[in-house]
Amino acid sequence: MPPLTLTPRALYEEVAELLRERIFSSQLAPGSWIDETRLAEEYGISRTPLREALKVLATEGLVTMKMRRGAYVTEVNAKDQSDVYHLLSLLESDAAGVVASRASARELQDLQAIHAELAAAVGDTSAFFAVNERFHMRLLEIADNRWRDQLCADLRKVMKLNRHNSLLKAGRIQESLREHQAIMDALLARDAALATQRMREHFSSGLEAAA
Amino acid sequence: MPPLTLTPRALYEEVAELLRERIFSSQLAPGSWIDETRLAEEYGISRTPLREALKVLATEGLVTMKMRRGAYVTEVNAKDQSDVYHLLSLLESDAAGVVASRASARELQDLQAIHAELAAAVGDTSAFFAVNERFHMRLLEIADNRWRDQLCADLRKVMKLNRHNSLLKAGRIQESLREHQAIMDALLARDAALATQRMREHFSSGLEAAA
DNA sequence: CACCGTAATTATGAATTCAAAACCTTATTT
DNA sequence: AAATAAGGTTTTGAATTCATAATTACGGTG
Repeated sequence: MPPLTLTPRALYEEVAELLRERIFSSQLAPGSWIDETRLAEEYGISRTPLREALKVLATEGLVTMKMRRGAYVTEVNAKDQSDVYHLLSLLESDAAGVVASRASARELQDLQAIHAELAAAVGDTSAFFAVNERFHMRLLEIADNRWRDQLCADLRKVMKLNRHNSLLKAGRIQESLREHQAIMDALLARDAALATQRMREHFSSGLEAAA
Repeated sequence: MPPLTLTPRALYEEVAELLRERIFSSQLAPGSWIDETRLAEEYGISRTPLREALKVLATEGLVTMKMRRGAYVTEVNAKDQSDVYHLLSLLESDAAGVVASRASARELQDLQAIHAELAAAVGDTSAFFAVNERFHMRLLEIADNRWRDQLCADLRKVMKLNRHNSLLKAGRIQESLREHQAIMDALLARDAALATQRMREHFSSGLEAAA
Protein backbone atom coordinates (compact mmCIF):
# COMPACT_ATOMS: atom_id res chain seq x y z
CA MET A 1 0.00 0.00 0.00
CA PRO A 2 1.46 3.32 -1.01
CA PRO A 3 1.45 6.23 1.40
CA LEU A 4 -1.75 8.14 0.95
CA THR A 5 -0.14 11.54 0.83
CA LEU A 6 -0.77 12.11 -2.82
CA THR A 7 0.30 15.73 -2.35
CA PRO A 8 -2.80 17.25 -3.85
CA ARG A 9 -1.32 20.71 -3.58
CA ALA A 10 2.06 22.23 -3.05
CA LEU A 11 2.98 23.00 0.53
CA TYR A 12 3.03 26.72 -0.04
CA GLU A 13 -0.56 26.53 -1.36
CA GLU A 14 -1.61 24.56 1.66
CA VAL A 15 -0.02 27.11 3.94
CA ALA A 16 -1.57 29.99 2.00
CA GLU A 17 -4.98 28.43 2.59
CA LEU A 18 -4.30 28.03 6.31
CA LEU A 19 -3.24 31.65 6.51
CA ARG A 20 -6.33 32.80 4.63
CA GLU A 21 -8.52 30.98 7.11
CA ARG A 22 -6.69 32.58 9.99
CA ILE A 23 -7.12 35.98 8.42
CA PHE A 24 -10.81 35.50 7.69
CA SER A 25 -11.45 34.30 11.21
CA SER A 26 -9.60 37.34 12.56
CA GLN A 27 -7.14 35.13 14.32
CA LEU A 28 -4.78 37.28 12.33
CA ALA A 29 -6.38 40.70 12.68
CA PRO A 30 -6.16 43.43 10.04
CA GLY A 31 -3.11 45.56 10.56
CA SER A 32 -1.34 43.02 12.69
CA TRP A 33 2.17 41.82 12.01
CA ILE A 34 2.70 38.28 10.85
CA ASP A 35 5.42 36.52 12.79
CA GLU A 36 7.09 34.25 10.27
CA THR A 37 9.23 32.40 12.74
CA ARG A 38 6.42 31.71 15.13
CA LEU A 39 4.02 30.53 12.43
CA ALA A 40 6.59 28.35 10.72
CA GLU A 41 7.34 26.71 14.02
CA GLU A 42 3.67 26.31 14.79
CA TYR A 43 3.02 24.63 11.45
CA GLY A 44 6.17 22.57 11.80
CA ILE A 45 7.66 23.86 8.57
CA SER A 46 10.52 26.10 7.60
CA ARG A 47 10.16 29.76 6.77
CA THR A 48 10.78 29.15 3.06
CA PRO A 49 7.35 27.82 2.04
CA LEU A 50 5.68 30.15 4.50
CA ARG A 51 7.32 33.15 2.91
CA GLU A 52 6.26 31.93 -0.51
CA ALA A 53 2.69 31.70 0.74
CA LEU A 54 2.92 35.23 2.09
CA LYS A 55 3.98 36.51 -1.30
CA VAL A 56 0.96 34.85 -2.85
CA LEU A 57 -1.34 36.44 -0.30
CA ALA A 58 0.34 39.77 -0.93
CA THR A 59 -0.46 39.46 -4.63
CA GLU A 60 -4.04 38.63 -3.72
CA GLY A 61 -4.15 41.73 -1.57
CA LEU A 62 -4.74 39.94 1.70
CA VAL A 63 -1.42 40.89 3.21
CA THR A 64 0.87 43.82 2.63
CA MET A 65 4.61 43.41 2.50
CA LYS A 66 6.60 46.21 4.03
CA MET A 67 10.18 46.41 2.91
CA ARG A 68 12.54 44.98 5.49
CA ARG A 69 9.81 44.79 8.07
CA GLY A 70 7.76 41.83 7.10
CA ALA A 71 4.17 41.03 6.31
CA TYR A 72 1.07 42.66 7.75
CA VAL A 73 -2.56 41.69 7.37
CA THR A 74 -4.11 44.20 4.99
CA GLU A 75 -6.41 46.77 6.53
CA VAL A 76 -9.37 47.55 4.37
CA ASN A 77 -11.16 50.77 5.13
CA ALA A 78 -14.76 51.58 4.27
CA LYS A 79 -13.81 52.86 0.83
CA ASP A 80 -11.84 49.74 0.00
CA GLN A 81 -14.79 47.71 1.11
CA SER A 82 -17.23 49.50 -1.13
CA ASP A 83 -14.76 49.62 -4.02
CA VAL A 84 -14.31 45.88 -3.90
CA TYR A 85 -18.03 45.36 -3.54
CA HIS A 86 -18.65 47.53 -6.58
CA LEU A 87 -16.31 45.37 -8.66
CA LEU A 88 -17.88 42.16 -7.45
CA SER A 89 -21.26 43.55 -8.38
CA LEU A 90 -20.03 44.55 -11.82
CA LEU A 91 -18.42 41.20 -12.55
CA GLU A 92 -21.18 39.01 -11.21
CA SER A 93 -23.94 41.04 -12.81
CA ASP A 94 -22.22 40.65 -16.13
CA ALA A 95 -21.90 36.94 -15.44
CA ALA A 96 -25.61 36.74 -14.85
CA GLY A 97 -26.18 38.29 -18.26
CA VAL A 98 -23.86 35.80 -19.87
CA VAL A 99 -25.62 32.92 -18.17
CA ALA A 100 -29.00 34.19 -19.32
CA SER A 101 -27.78 34.26 -22.91
CA ARG A 102 -25.63 31.21 -23.10
CA ALA A 103 -26.33 28.65 -20.39
CA SER A 104 -27.63 25.26 -21.44
CA ALA A 105 -31.04 24.11 -20.23
CA ARG A 106 -29.21 21.59 -18.08
CA GLU A 107 -27.16 24.32 -16.43
CA LEU A 108 -30.20 26.44 -15.71
CA GLN A 109 -31.85 23.42 -14.12
CA ASP A 110 -28.77 23.09 -11.99
CA LEU A 111 -29.08 26.66 -10.81
CA GLN A 112 -32.74 26.21 -10.16
CA ALA A 113 -31.97 23.18 -8.03
CA ILE A 114 -29.56 25.22 -5.92
CA HIS A 115 -32.15 27.98 -5.74
CA ALA A 116 -34.67 25.46 -4.41
CA GLU A 117 -32.18 24.42 -1.76
CA LEU A 118 -31.79 28.06 -0.88
CA ALA A 119 -35.51 28.44 -0.42
CA ALA A 120 -35.52 25.37 1.77
CA ALA A 121 -32.73 26.76 3.92
CA VAL A 122 -34.50 29.96 4.90
CA GLY A 123 -34.80 28.75 8.47
CA ASP A 124 -31.15 27.91 8.93
CA THR A 125 -29.02 31.02 8.62
CA SER A 126 -25.67 29.33 8.23
CA ALA A 127 -27.04 26.85 5.71
CA PHE A 128 -28.59 29.74 3.80
CA PHE A 129 -25.22 31.47 3.71
CA ALA A 130 -23.53 28.37 2.39
CA VAL A 131 -26.10 27.64 -0.30
CA ASN A 132 -26.13 31.30 -1.30
CA GLU A 133 -22.38 31.14 -1.79
CA ARG A 134 -22.82 27.98 -3.86
CA PHE A 135 -25.39 29.68 -6.07
CA HIS A 136 -23.11 32.58 -6.86
CA MET A 137 -20.18 30.25 -7.46
CA ARG A 138 -22.16 28.01 -9.75
CA LEU A 139 -23.44 30.98 -11.70
CA LEU A 140 -19.89 32.15 -12.25
CA GLU A 141 -18.87 28.66 -13.26
CA ILE A 142 -21.61 28.52 -15.85
CA ALA A 143 -20.64 31.92 -17.19
CA ASP A 144 -17.46 30.04 -18.10
CA ASN A 145 -14.73 32.61 -17.78
CA ARG A 146 -12.00 31.24 -15.56
CA TRP A 147 -10.35 34.63 -15.31
CA ARG A 148 -13.48 36.19 -13.93
CA ASP A 149 -13.85 33.29 -11.54
CA GLN A 150 -10.39 33.98 -10.20
CA LEU A 151 -11.03 37.71 -9.92
CA CYS A 152 -14.30 37.20 -8.07
CA ALA A 153 -12.75 34.63 -5.78
CA ASP A 154 -9.97 37.05 -4.89
CA LEU A 155 -12.38 39.93 -4.37
CA ARG A 156 -14.56 37.81 -2.14
CA LYS A 157 -11.50 36.98 -0.10
CA VAL A 158 -10.83 40.65 0.41
CA MET A 159 -14.45 41.20 1.40
CA LYS A 160 -14.00 38.59 4.05
CA LEU A 161 -11.26 40.65 5.67
CA ASN A 162 -13.99 42.54 7.48
CA ARG A 163 -15.95 39.98 9.38
CA HIS A 164 -18.83 42.30 9.92
CA ASN A 165 -19.32 43.26 6.32
CA SER A 166 -20.45 39.90 5.11
CA LEU A 167 -21.86 39.80 1.62
CA LEU A 168 -25.14 38.66 3.02
CA LYS A 169 -26.64 40.18 6.11
CA ALA A 170 -28.49 37.91 8.48
CA GLY A 171 -31.51 40.17 8.57
CA ARG A 172 -31.94 40.12 4.82
CA ILE A 173 -32.60 36.46 4.24
CA GLN A 174 -36.20 36.79 3.09
CA GLU A 175 -35.42 39.77 0.93
CA SER A 176 -32.34 38.09 -0.47
CA LEU A 177 -34.36 35.04 -1.39
CA ARG A 178 -36.87 37.18 -3.25
CA GLU A 179 -34.07 38.83 -5.16
CA HIS A 180 -32.64 35.46 -6.05
CA GLN A 181 -36.05 34.42 -7.28
CA ALA A 182 -36.18 37.50 -9.50
CA ILE A 183 -32.73 36.66 -10.88
CA MET A 184 -33.76 33.06 -11.57
CA ASP A 185 -36.84 34.28 -13.39
CA ALA A 186 -34.77 36.52 -15.62
CA LEU A 187 -32.32 33.71 -16.30
CA LEU A 188 -35.08 31.28 -17.23
CA ALA A 189 -36.63 33.93 -19.44
CA ARG A 190 -33.24 34.20 -21.15
CA ASP A 191 -33.37 37.94 -20.63
CA ALA A 192 -29.70 38.91 -20.30
CA ALA A 193 -30.22 42.60 -19.67
CA LEU A 194 -32.80 41.91 -17.01
CA ALA A 195 -30.67 39.27 -15.32
CA THR A 196 -27.75 41.70 -15.23
CA GLN A 197 -29.99 44.42 -13.88
CA ARG A 198 -31.45 42.23 -11.16
CA MET A 199 -28.12 40.89 -10.06
CA ARG A 200 -26.92 44.45 -9.79
CA GLU A 201 -29.93 45.34 -7.66
CA HIS A 202 -29.28 42.28 -5.54
CA PHE A 203 -25.78 43.52 -4.83
CA SER A 204 -26.96 47.05 -4.40
CA SER A 205 -29.44 46.16 -1.68
CA GLY A 206 -26.75 44.07 -0.03
CA LEU A 207 -24.61 47.17 0.20
CA GLU A 208 -27.42 49.27 1.63
CA ALA A 209 -27.96 46.63 4.25
CA ALA A 210 -24.29 46.78 5.18
CA ALA A 211 -24.30 50.57 5.45
CA MET B 1 30.83 52.32 -11.13
CA PRO B 2 29.32 50.73 -8.03
CA PRO B 3 25.85 49.30 -8.28
CA LEU B 4 23.62 52.14 -7.09
CA THR B 5 20.71 49.89 -6.22
CA LEU B 6 19.21 51.50 -3.14
CA THR B 7 16.69 48.68 -3.12
CA PRO B 8 13.60 50.63 -4.04
CA ARG B 9 11.75 47.35 -4.26
CA ALA B 10 12.26 43.90 -2.86
CA LEU B 11 14.48 41.65 -4.92
CA TYR B 12 11.68 39.22 -5.66
CA GLU B 13 9.62 42.09 -7.07
CA GLU B 14 12.50 43.17 -9.22
CA VAL B 15 12.94 39.66 -10.52
CA ALA B 16 9.21 39.29 -11.13
CA GLU B 17 9.34 42.39 -13.30
CA LEU B 18 12.31 41.06 -15.26
CA LEU B 19 10.50 37.79 -15.83
CA ARG B 20 7.35 39.59 -16.96
CA GLU B 21 9.36 41.49 -19.53
CA ARG B 22 10.90 38.28 -20.77
CA ILE B 23 7.50 36.69 -21.04
CA PHE B 24 5.94 39.66 -22.84
CA SER B 25 8.81 39.78 -25.30
CA SER B 26 8.41 36.04 -25.93
CA GLN B 27 11.94 35.43 -24.81
CA LEU B 28 10.10 33.04 -22.55
CA ALA B 29 7.53 31.58 -24.90
CA PRO B 30 4.08 30.39 -23.81
CA GLY B 31 4.17 26.76 -22.83
CA SER B 32 7.91 26.71 -22.29
CA TRP B 33 9.53 25.47 -19.14
CA ILE B 34 11.27 27.97 -16.89
CA ASP B 35 14.71 26.80 -15.86
CA GLU B 36 15.15 28.12 -12.32
CA THR B 37 18.79 27.21 -11.99
CA ARG B 38 19.77 28.75 -15.29
CA LEU B 39 17.86 31.97 -14.69
CA ALA B 40 19.10 32.37 -11.13
CA GLU B 41 22.63 31.99 -12.36
CA GLU B 42 22.03 34.40 -15.21
CA TYR B 43 20.68 37.05 -12.84
CA GLY B 44 23.40 36.32 -10.34
CA ILE B 45 20.98 35.51 -7.55
CA SER B 46 19.96 32.40 -5.67
CA ARG B 47 16.90 30.36 -6.50
CA THR B 48 15.06 31.55 -3.39
CA PRO B 49 13.94 35.02 -4.56
CA LEU B 50 13.47 33.69 -8.07
CA ARG B 51 11.07 31.07 -6.83
CA GLU B 52 9.20 33.68 -4.82
CA ALA B 53 8.85 35.75 -7.98
CA LEU B 54 7.55 32.73 -9.85
CA LYS B 55 4.86 32.22 -7.25
CA VAL B 56 3.76 35.81 -7.68
CA LEU B 57 3.58 35.40 -11.43
CA ALA B 58 1.62 32.20 -10.93
CA THR B 59 -0.93 34.10 -8.84
CA GLU B 60 -1.13 36.72 -11.57
CA GLY B 61 -1.75 33.94 -14.08
CA LEU B 62 1.36 34.54 -16.14
CA VAL B 63 2.97 31.25 -15.25
CA THR B 64 1.56 27.91 -14.25
CA MET B 65 3.13 25.82 -11.53
CA LYS B 66 3.08 22.11 -12.09
CA MET B 67 3.60 20.02 -9.02
CA ARG B 68 7.11 18.67 -8.80
CA ARG B 69 7.86 19.73 -12.32
CA GLY B 70 8.37 23.43 -12.10
CA ALA B 71 7.01 26.56 -13.70
CA TYR B 72 5.75 26.97 -17.24
CA VAL B 73 4.77 30.11 -19.08
CA THR B 74 0.98 30.12 -19.27
CA GLU B 75 -0.53 29.36 -22.63
CA VAL B 76 -3.58 31.44 -23.37
CA ASN B 77 -5.84 30.18 -26.10
CA ALA B 78 -8.24 32.24 -28.15
CA LYS B 79 -11.03 31.84 -25.60
CA ASP B 80 -8.83 32.94 -22.74
CA GLN B 81 -7.83 35.92 -24.80
CA SER B 82 -11.38 37.00 -25.47
CA ASP B 83 -12.47 36.22 -21.92
CA VAL B 84 -9.78 38.47 -20.52
CA TYR B 85 -10.56 41.14 -23.05
CA HIS B 86 -14.22 41.03 -22.09
CA LEU B 87 -13.32 41.63 -18.45
CA LEU B 88 -11.00 44.49 -19.29
CA SER B 89 -13.76 46.04 -21.33
CA LEU B 90 -16.23 45.64 -18.51
CA LEU B 91 -13.95 47.11 -15.88
CA GLU B 92 -12.61 50.00 -17.91
CA SER B 93 -16.00 50.92 -19.30
CA ASP B 94 -17.33 51.12 -15.80
CA ALA B 95 -14.33 53.22 -14.86
CA ALA B 96 -15.15 55.62 -17.68
CA GLY B 97 -18.64 56.00 -16.24
CA VAL B 98 -17.24 56.71 -12.81
CA VAL B 99 -14.86 59.29 -14.21
CA ALA B 100 -17.66 61.01 -16.07
CA SER B 101 -19.66 61.31 -12.86
CA ARG B 102 -17.00 62.03 -10.32
CA ALA B 103 -13.80 63.38 -11.80
CA SER B 104 -12.73 66.89 -10.88
CA ALA B 105 -12.39 69.51 -13.59
CA ARG B 106 -8.66 69.36 -13.04
CA GLU B 107 -8.62 65.62 -13.67
CA LEU B 108 -10.63 65.94 -16.85
CA GLN B 109 -8.18 68.57 -18.04
CA ASP B 110 -5.43 66.11 -17.34
CA LEU B 111 -7.11 63.49 -19.48
CA GLN B 112 -7.71 65.99 -22.19
CA ALA B 113 -4.03 66.88 -22.19
CA ILE B 114 -3.11 63.24 -22.66
CA HIS B 115 -5.71 62.99 -25.37
CA ALA B 116 -4.09 65.94 -27.15
CA GLU B 117 -0.75 64.15 -26.95
CA LEU B 118 -2.42 61.14 -28.45
CA ALA B 119 -3.73 63.17 -31.37
CA ALA B 120 -0.24 64.58 -31.86
CA ALA B 121 1.29 61.10 -31.91
CA VAL B 122 -0.80 59.78 -34.76
CA GLY B 123 2.23 59.62 -37.00
CA ASP B 124 4.42 57.66 -34.60
CA THR B 125 2.93 54.23 -33.99
CA SER B 126 4.98 53.31 -30.94
CA ALA B 127 4.45 56.72 -29.37
CA PHE B 128 0.74 56.38 -30.01
CA PHE B 129 0.74 53.02 -28.27
CA ALA B 130 2.54 54.46 -25.28
CA VAL B 131 0.30 57.50 -24.93
CA ASN B 132 -2.77 55.33 -25.43
CA GLU B 133 -1.67 53.15 -22.56
CA ARG B 134 -1.11 56.25 -20.44
CA PHE B 135 -4.60 57.50 -21.20
CA HIS B 136 -6.21 54.27 -20.08
CA MET B 137 -4.02 54.12 -16.99
CA ARG B 138 -4.79 57.70 -16.04
CA LEU B 139 -8.49 57.12 -16.52
CA LEU B 140 -8.34 54.17 -14.16
CA GLU B 141 -6.36 56.21 -11.70
CA ILE B 142 -8.97 58.96 -11.72
CA ALA B 143 -11.74 56.41 -11.26
CA ASP B 144 -9.96 55.91 -7.93
CA ASN B 145 -10.45 52.26 -7.17
CA ARG B 146 -7.10 50.68 -6.42
CA TRP B 147 -8.55 47.19 -6.58
CA ARG B 148 -9.78 47.76 -10.09
CA ASP B 149 -6.42 49.23 -11.04
CA GLN B 150 -4.74 46.07 -9.85
CA LEU B 151 -7.23 43.85 -11.66
CA CYS B 152 -6.87 45.74 -14.91
CA ALA B 153 -3.09 45.76 -14.63
CA ASP B 154 -3.09 42.01 -14.17
CA LEU B 155 -5.51 41.44 -17.02
CA ARG B 156 -3.43 43.61 -19.32
CA LYS B 157 -0.41 41.54 -18.41
CA VAL B 158 -2.22 38.41 -19.47
CA MET B 159 -3.28 40.08 -22.72
CA LYS B 160 0.36 40.75 -23.39
CA LEU B 161 1.11 37.03 -23.32
CA ASN B 162 0.07 36.91 -26.97
CA ARG B 163 2.28 39.40 -28.73
CA HIS B 164 0.10 39.47 -31.76
CA ASN B 165 -3.10 40.23 -29.92
CA SER B 166 -2.12 43.64 -28.75
CA LEU B 167 -4.89 45.76 -27.31
CA LEU B 168 -4.39 48.24 -30.07
CA LYS B 169 -3.87 47.23 -33.65
CA ALA B 170 -1.47 49.26 -35.74
CA GLY B 171 -4.01 49.66 -38.53
CA ARG B 172 -6.58 51.16 -36.24
CA ILE B 173 -4.82 54.28 -35.14
CA GLN B 174 -7.10 56.77 -36.85
CA GLU B 175 -10.21 54.91 -35.81
CA SER B 176 -8.91 54.51 -32.28
CA LEU B 177 -8.26 58.23 -32.04
CA ARG B 178 -11.81 58.99 -33.14
CA GLU B 179 -13.14 56.63 -30.50
CA HIS B 180 -11.01 58.30 -27.88
CA GLN B 181 -12.38 61.63 -28.96
CA ALA B 182 -15.89 60.31 -28.54
CA ILE B 183 -15.02 59.07 -25.07
CA MET B 184 -13.50 62.41 -24.13
CA ASP B 185 -16.63 64.18 -25.33
CA ALA B 186 -18.82 61.99 -23.15
CA LEU B 187 -16.54 62.55 -20.16
CA LEU B 188 -16.56 66.31 -20.61
CA ALA B 189 -20.33 66.21 -20.98
CA ARG B 190 -20.41 64.36 -17.65
CA ASP B 191 -22.57 61.71 -19.27
CA ALA B 192 -21.67 58.54 -17.38
CA ALA B 193 -23.87 56.17 -19.34
CA LEU B 194 -22.56 57.47 -22.63
CA ALA B 195 -18.94 57.34 -21.51
CA THR B 196 -19.42 53.74 -20.42
CA GLN B 197 -21.11 52.92 -23.68
CA ARG B 198 -18.40 54.49 -25.81
CA MET B 199 -15.58 52.88 -23.92
CA ARG B 200 -17.31 49.58 -24.43
CA GLU B 201 -17.57 50.26 -28.15
CA HIS B 202 -13.92 51.25 -28.18
CA PHE B 203 -12.99 47.89 -26.74
CA SER B 204 -15.46 46.11 -28.93
CA SER B 205 -13.99 47.47 -32.14
CA GLY B 206 -10.54 46.60 -30.83
CA LEU B 207 -11.66 43.01 -30.52
CA GLU B 208 -13.09 42.93 -34.01
CA ALA B 209 -9.81 44.28 -35.33
CA ALA B 210 -7.99 41.48 -33.54
CA ALA B 211 -10.25 38.77 -34.96
C1' DC C 1 15.55 -5.10 -31.79
C1' DA C 2 12.20 -3.86 -28.54
C1' DC C 3 11.09 -3.74 -23.79
C1' DC C 4 11.50 -3.45 -19.12
C1' DG C 5 13.88 -2.56 -14.84
C1' DT C 6 17.53 -0.27 -12.51
C1' DA C 7 21.18 3.08 -11.75
C1' DA C 8 22.79 7.78 -12.46
C1' DT C 9 21.65 12.39 -13.15
C1' DT C 10 19.01 16.40 -12.73
C1' DA C 11 15.58 19.54 -10.87
C1' DT C 12 12.32 20.61 -7.49
C1' DG C 13 10.81 21.57 -2.83
C1' DA C 14 12.04 22.57 1.62
C1' DA C 15 15.27 23.15 5.58
C1' DT C 16 19.13 25.39 7.17
C1' DT C 17 22.54 28.85 7.39
C1' DC C 18 24.22 33.43 7.02
C1' DA C 19 24.50 38.61 6.52
C1' DA C 20 22.56 42.73 7.32
C1' DA C 21 18.83 45.75 8.66
C1' DA C 22 15.61 47.03 12.20
C1' DC C 23 14.51 46.92 16.96
C1' DC C 24 15.04 47.21 21.77
C1' DT C 25 17.56 47.86 25.96
C1' DT C 26 20.55 50.29 28.57
C1' DA C 27 23.73 53.60 29.88
C1' DT C 28 25.71 58.01 29.26
C1' DT C 29 25.47 62.88 28.63
C1' DT C 30 23.48 67.24 28.94
C1' DA D 1 14.74 63.72 33.51
C1' DA D 2 14.98 63.62 28.55
C1' DA D 3 17.56 62.70 24.69
C1' DT D 4 20.68 60.03 22.51
C1' DA D 5 24.31 56.91 21.45
C1' DA D 6 26.12 52.13 21.91
C1' DG D 7 25.54 47.47 22.08
C1' DG D 8 23.05 43.45 21.86
C1' DT D 9 18.96 40.98 20.12
C1' DT D 10 15.56 39.90 16.92
C1' DT D 11 13.94 39.46 12.33
C1' DT D 12 14.12 39.83 7.58
C1' DG D 13 16.02 38.69 3.05
C1' DA D 14 18.76 35.75 0.54
C1' DA D 15 22.28 32.03 -0.20
C1' DT D 16 23.30 27.50 0.59
C1' DT D 17 22.52 22.83 1.62
C1' DC D 18 19.90 18.74 1.67
C1' DA D 19 16.25 15.17 0.57
C1' DT D 20 13.44 13.33 -2.66
C1' DA D 21 10.83 13.06 -6.90
C1' DA D 22 11.34 12.86 -11.84
C1' DT D 23 13.88 12.19 -15.82
C1' DT D 24 17.36 10.16 -18.44
C1' DA D 25 20.77 6.75 -19.52
C1' DC D 26 22.05 2.29 -19.50
C1' DG D 27 22.11 -2.55 -19.65
C1' DG D 28 20.12 -6.92 -19.39
C1' DT D 29 16.49 -10.02 -21.10
C1' DG D 30 13.10 -12.00 -23.91
